[in-house]
Amino acid sequence: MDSKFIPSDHEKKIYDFWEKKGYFEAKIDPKKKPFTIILPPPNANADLHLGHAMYTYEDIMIRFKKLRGYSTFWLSGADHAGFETQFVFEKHLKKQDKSRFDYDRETLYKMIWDFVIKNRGTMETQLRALGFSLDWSKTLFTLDEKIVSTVYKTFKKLHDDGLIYRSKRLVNYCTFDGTSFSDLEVLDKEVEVERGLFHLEYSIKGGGSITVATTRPETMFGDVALMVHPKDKRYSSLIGKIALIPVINKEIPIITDEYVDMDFGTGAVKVTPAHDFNDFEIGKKHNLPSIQVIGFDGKLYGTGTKYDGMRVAPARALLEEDLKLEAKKHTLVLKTCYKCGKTLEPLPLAQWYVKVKPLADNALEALKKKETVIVPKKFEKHALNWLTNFHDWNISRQIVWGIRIPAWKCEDCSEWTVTDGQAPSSCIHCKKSNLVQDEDTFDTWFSSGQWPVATLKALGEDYFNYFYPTSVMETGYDILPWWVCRMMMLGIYMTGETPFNTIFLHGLIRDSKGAKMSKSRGNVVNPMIMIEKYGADALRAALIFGTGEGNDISFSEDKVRSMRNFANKIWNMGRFLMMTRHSGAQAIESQVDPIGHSVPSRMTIEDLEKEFQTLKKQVMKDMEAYRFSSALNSLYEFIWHRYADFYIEQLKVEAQSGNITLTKKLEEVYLDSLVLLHPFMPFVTEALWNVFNGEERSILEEQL
RNA sequence: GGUCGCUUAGCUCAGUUGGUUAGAGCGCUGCAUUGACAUUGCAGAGGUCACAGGUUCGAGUCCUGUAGUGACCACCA
Repeated sequence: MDSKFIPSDHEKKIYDFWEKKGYFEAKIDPKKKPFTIILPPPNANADLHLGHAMYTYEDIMIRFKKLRGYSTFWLSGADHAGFETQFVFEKHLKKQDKSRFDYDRETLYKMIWDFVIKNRGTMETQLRALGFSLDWSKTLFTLDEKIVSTVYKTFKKLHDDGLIYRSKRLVNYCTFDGTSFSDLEVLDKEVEVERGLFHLEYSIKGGGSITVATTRPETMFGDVALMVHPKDKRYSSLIGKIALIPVINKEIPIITDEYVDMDFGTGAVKVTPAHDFNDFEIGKKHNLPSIQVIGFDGKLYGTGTKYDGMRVAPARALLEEDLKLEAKKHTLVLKTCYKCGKTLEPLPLAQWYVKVKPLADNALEALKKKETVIVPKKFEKHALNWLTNFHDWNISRQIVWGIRIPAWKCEDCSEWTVTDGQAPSSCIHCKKSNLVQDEDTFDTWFSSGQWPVATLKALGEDYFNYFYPTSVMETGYDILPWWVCRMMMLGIYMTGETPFNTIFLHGLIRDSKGAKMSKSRGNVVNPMIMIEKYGADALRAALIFGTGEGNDISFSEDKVRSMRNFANKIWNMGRFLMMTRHSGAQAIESQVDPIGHSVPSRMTIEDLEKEFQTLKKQVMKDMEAYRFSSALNSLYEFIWHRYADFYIEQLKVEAQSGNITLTKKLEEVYLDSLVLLHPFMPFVTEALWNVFNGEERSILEEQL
């Protein structure tokens, strides 16, 4: 044995051995209880980041349950990550001076497909490097035929049940990336704009004028009314009169609504239903038309002025100059694209929506009935809050990288025909066959929201029946609304049963000072570098040790180093025991009498055994209650500070002098501790298991 | 404006249902080195558990309030 544990000498070899032996392959075994976790599928073409290493929690649970005799299944997969991936690919195209508009839909799709396949392997290699006991024999991809087929069927079923509708309303649209987003994908950026709030003067037909405050004078071409508070005395004489839009002199009415805040700006507001969410609602309420003057390319059109063809920002600047607008400093919250960071434009667009309420109500009921339990408990309130406040869900995306929506529009009667994937031969409304498929694809979360059901179904009904509902859904709390809640809603809708019995949420990783990790801060840590330097066990243990479940984690290399030291300590304890075997044997040969030492040592070794039993009880209790940090802490404390520092020091001389019974018992407790520790630090424990029990044996065959 | 958190040793954090002298890792101080391990061992310093009230035989833990701090949601003409 080396005097140091060198992870790289063991990790790859051990993992290959595990895989070769098929330890991670799920088996349907009616004699055993199933324990299932579905890995949140990482983006197929991206490298792993430290956040992914948090799935260590899942590996801990799977390995623990395997040792407890369950038939475990940790299902691996990869996500096509629709918009994310297309965005990366478009950047890649841009480097070659190309854009997505240079290719037709099919070519572009094929190109992205090849791009993803080419990059896919790295992510899987990295998950292996972390030691994850995933079943690679059943890996699925979100665009696999069987998955897609399930997604189609769900869409069709939702549509037939009246839970899907098509509606033209305002969406958050990125005119640079050319797609809309759901509410959840929009970033709010608070900015203070030096010249943010403009005073815009509208003349009144028949004399006089009224000044409104607006941040967006360029949308005035789409104005359909001006609006004041009904109780605002300043304007009472103007109510019902006609105002004229500057430049184009178009006539619009002055109306009243209590929505107006008399104290803000001038107390008078312009109403532009096509380009503002609130105005859209006001427009509906007052039966006003909606006039779109900004296109999906972010340029003005249809105003009949020189501003046509200009992008929004320059048009605003030019208007400010032309009309000599008075402007004030103003703080506003801009809705920006979470990818490119540019300002989103509210634009009217027809999209498919999911009627969320009935689905959310079922999920709420499952939570209330404890069919699904959330750990830590504090997140239950979050989930309840989300599920009661979800808006209807826009699932249309204007990108090609994804599952194309199986809906065809009739060129003759303009009605839609929805199928479960097959192109219909004729319109179900007018029976004519002039049909065109919707260009849009599904929001990635619409398909990944069906992941637990779709994957197990894809493996076959027998797998589904045995492993569904899954045992634990483990993921970061940040995607509770995006993903977890939606899996519950869709999973229950598809099967009548909640997709998982427990939701376990982990915190986000921050740097050693508690700041968010981001590329721009330059504090991002690559998990693979940590593994190279300290070993996978050290990284895994560092993420669990001394952290409250569900709390954010301050990551520091110091902690990884100290866990590396722990792995090394355990290794050297094993080395000591092996050496003791030999020195003990030699002592007997040289006829040193071991019996003289046996009485006091037997007392101490029994204390150790007793202490271990207490520890084991505690650890088992913690593991079942999802207190992994506490379990690891107890193990660390026992192994290092009790077993090594205290008992070995006490019994050292005697063991070496040839007390075989003592040596054996020391080994037993040691090996039992390794089994308990194995879920946390699989490599070093397995390496030691091989030292004591032979290369062909695995700690994974033990029972707890 | 709403919701959920957080405030414990120099730093980063644990502390399960309230129960003896409040813990860990790192850091710090002193000592120890051919003996399993210096990626080590032994000894030690360091905390009025944010503050103020309350409940209790007993509060870091429960309740109320105050201050600071963070995340998310909504609104913002």
